[in-house]
Amino acid sequence: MTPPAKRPTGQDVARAAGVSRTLVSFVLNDRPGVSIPEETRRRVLEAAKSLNYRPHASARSLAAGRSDVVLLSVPDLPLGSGISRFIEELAASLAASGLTLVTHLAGAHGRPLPDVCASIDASAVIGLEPFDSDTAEALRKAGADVVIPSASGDTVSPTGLIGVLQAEHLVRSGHRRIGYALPAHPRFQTMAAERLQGVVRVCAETGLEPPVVVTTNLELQGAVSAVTQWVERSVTGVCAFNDETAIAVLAGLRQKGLSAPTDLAVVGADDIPTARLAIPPLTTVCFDLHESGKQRAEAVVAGLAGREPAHGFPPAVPRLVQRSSA
Amino acid sequence: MTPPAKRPTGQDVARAAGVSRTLVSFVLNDRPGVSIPEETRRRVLEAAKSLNYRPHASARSLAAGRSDVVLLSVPDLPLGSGISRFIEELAASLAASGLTLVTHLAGAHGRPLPDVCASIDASAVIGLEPFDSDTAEALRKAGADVVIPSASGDTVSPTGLIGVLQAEHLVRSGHRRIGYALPAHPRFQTMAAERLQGVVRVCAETGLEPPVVVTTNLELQGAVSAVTQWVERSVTGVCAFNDETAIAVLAGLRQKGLSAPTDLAVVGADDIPTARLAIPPLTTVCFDLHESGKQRAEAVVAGLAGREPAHGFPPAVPRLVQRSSA
DNA sequence: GTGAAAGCGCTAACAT
DNA sequence: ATGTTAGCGCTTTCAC
Repeated sequence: MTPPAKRPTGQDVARAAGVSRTLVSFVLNDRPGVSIPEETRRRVLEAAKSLNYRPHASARSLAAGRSDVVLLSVPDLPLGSGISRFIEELAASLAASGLTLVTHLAGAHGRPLPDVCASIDASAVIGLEPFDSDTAEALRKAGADVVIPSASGDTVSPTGLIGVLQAEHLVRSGHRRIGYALPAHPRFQTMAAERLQGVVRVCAETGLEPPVVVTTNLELQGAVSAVTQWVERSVTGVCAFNDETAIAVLAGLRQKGLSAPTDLAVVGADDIPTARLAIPPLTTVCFDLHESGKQRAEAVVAGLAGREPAHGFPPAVPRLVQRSSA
Repeated sequence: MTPPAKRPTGQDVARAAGVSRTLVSFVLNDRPGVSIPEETRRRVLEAAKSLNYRPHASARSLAAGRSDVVLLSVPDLPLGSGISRFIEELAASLAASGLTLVTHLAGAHGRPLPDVCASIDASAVIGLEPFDSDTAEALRKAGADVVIPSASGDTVSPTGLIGVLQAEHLVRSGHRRIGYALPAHPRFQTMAAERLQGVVRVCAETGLEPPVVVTTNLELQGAVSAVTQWVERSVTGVCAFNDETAIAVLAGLRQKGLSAPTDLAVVGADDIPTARLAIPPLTTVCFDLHESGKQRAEAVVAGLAGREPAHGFPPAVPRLVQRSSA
């Protein structure tokens, strides 16, 4: 049984390098405004790596009054492939500024975001879309110095914009009777309601009747029955909550011997990898997130530095990926 | 400009409750072995919540010598839907023990896992599959008290088992010439190599020639050309890296006027939601992760408590979901 | 049962 | 330019 093998401390490094504890701190943090003899500097660096020294994060943040942890809150799946790239870019940009990104899947059973934020002592929290002011407030109280994006006063949320684009495309293509495919899984209800809202809005503004909403699961039978309902009610174009749901609708159509976009046009959302492989290739709407990773990171860094950049980056805006299903 | 509004400290609570700082700590931590007058206890709790007190995580871990943060490392997407449930369960179980779960997407550009571990001062790190001993070692040095799963001496990794099951199914169905569909995206190379390894192994053990490996992207053209190659080399069954790749192969088949499983049987992996909606419905192999969330959580709690449970839970084992594509 | 006091490892004023 | 000193907020012996 070897003794717990304590981790080396800054003190150990100082001792090994024959300098004071402070010097170690200065050297390791590249403290601006102090010039340290190259020789000394080298010795410290060497000692540090030979001891495999790692500053103790908790001690560091306690003393500095701020951690270098950034928390990203992502909604409970499914993560479109775009999100992946977004996270990668975000993590990289943040890392370049010495910040560490970790993510929290906002599952139903998980602890509330502010709790997590406090538990890991995050100094910034990033969300995919604006936090409402209550949440933002709670996060601040939980210790987050910067919360992004903070609530915007827009009538339609970025999420709702998805529905708007879907519906607009259908309307533009001449459809006058719109359907909406709601997913059966309870996990998606909140987000689905928001996307649907965008569709409802477009219908209203265009003078169309509200969309014919039908709930469908990811099984062939469910999809078939959904399609049947739309057809009976003379719907000619449907917006699906997401690509998976859209693919189910496509499968239902096919099963009934019908086909898109002739018998029923369908537009999905998220542009998952298999969307283009659907039969026919799925028209979809999605966010171009990978561009905004860097922007968000910069906003965080700026915010942490005191410069208020809360509105430094343009809001995420979805775009249409037109293929042959609609 | 309101003053920074410092967060209330334990001292503040003590003052408000008219007790000593120590008491606050005892009450809030339910310190075992000390009985505190109900009255005092109540006052402390009340003061705490009225001040909206949250213990400072960093200070806490510094003093306690251990944080309550658990880091989950997940490979860089795509997260099958099973992973989602797994994470949820894991987070919930951990939370029940006062532990907080955050996840790290092991993207190419992100910082190495040990760095992240050290930066957030995690006291445990969980992976979906065993860490090799070097990584485990690095994680320990980075401050992780428990690392799960730690390397097992198995010849075939759980990931490799995916390939094994795919190949075994094909062989069992009478196929003698196996193909393998490798994804084009560089991000998947490592994992793909491991899965492929399982297939290679089965072929060897069964006395078959090694699988005909073809790389394909998620575009129709790429898939068509891949299918062409397999057919030319008289492959009758192919294992795809994952369901997305498999769906591409299915699309390629269809485009060439062929169909599964008659002309070519294909089996995917991960059981993504749309697998069953593929044409024909995709046979696939996947892990039943949702069962092991609790197990893993328990192992962590036990490990943190000193009881060595490193081998407390059964290794993850994949299972076959048979549908009509193979 | 309660409170005083000593650090945990680090950063940042301050003094030299 | 370098070293000394005082905490950051909390846990935890140890006296009372």
